[in-house]
Amino acid sequence: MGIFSKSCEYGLRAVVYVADASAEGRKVGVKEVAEEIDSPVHFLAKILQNLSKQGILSSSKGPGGGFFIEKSALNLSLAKVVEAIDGRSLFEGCAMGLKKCSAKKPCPLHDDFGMIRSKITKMLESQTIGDFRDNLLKVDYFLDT
Amino acid sequence: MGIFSKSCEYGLRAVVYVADASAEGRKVGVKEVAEEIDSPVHFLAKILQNLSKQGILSSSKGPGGGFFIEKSALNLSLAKVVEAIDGRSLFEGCAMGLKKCSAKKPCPLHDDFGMIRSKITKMLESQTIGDFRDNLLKVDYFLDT
DNA sequence: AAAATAAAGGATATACTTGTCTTTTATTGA
DNA sequence: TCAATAAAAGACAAGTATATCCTTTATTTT
Ligand code: FES
Ligand code: FES
Repeated sequence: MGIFSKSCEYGLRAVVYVADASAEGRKVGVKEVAEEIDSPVHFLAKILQNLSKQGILSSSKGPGGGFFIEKSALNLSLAKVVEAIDGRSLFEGCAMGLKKCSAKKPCPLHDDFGMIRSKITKMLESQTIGDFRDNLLKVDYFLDT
Repeated sequence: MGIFSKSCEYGLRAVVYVADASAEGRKVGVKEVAEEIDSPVHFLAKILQNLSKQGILSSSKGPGGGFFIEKSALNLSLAKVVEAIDGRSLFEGCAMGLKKCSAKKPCPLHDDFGMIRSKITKMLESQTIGDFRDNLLKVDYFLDT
């Protein structure tokens, strides 16, 4: 597995896609999102429901309904998205699996890994969902394949 | 989960421990290693067997036997250990789960993540098992708790 | 009110990871 | 040769992540 779980990979891709649709004033259904980001429909549904429950995405039922993102939520960082799905282990856990990462009882990778972890954290915390979506406009990024 | 699988966390901890024992000319049994690095015995056995098969650790059966590491293997990088257990996905995979990470069809995290991935790679490739073990002598590192 | 739409929720299935247990094989030493 | 030791190998169990399906609830449109 990569650095994120599969759920989280789908979640991040979906958030960008929904944000992009919302910028055009469009609500999107699970099916459409799943097709566009190439993910299993029902599995993605759970993920989107979770993100809604956690206030990152919004949704409305019924005809014309679907998922969208509030203006205010565009200011949420990608870290919030990751945390909502994968929890905080990526930001806090020990690289070598010690129960707790600490400078008092460091594992042999602690120093090296500390820098890497802070870069990961920075990448995710310094970038908002809005920024993320804006980038789509500048360069051609891909969410499927 | 953290950046490595549980198997890999155990594997890295075990490799340091075995290397340390080997430096003292001692072969160690699975049971001892498992206790010292706080891991499930039988599960660790599989991991050590795998590392042996891949030529990273060595082993001998029978009384006085156990796991040890050849001088030459001390020059192997930590990346080799990780690769032997978790494969190359950490070094090659796309952060957002696209089938292939490439600059031609980049995901929105491609640029940021590229730097992080190369730092991870560097951390693991620039450090040999021998270096890793030597560090143990300088500072007090922990492999359990 | 009825029909259609779409998310929410729950139950279940599949796959993979992690963990345990037992048997077999090789080696050593008595 | 026999007993003891320790890794190797294989079968199995539990746990978690991933994936699918079906029913319920809320909303809109007719
Ligand atoms: S103790 Fe292992 S990364 Fe901090
Ligand atoms: S394409 Fe996603 S990290 Fe390179």
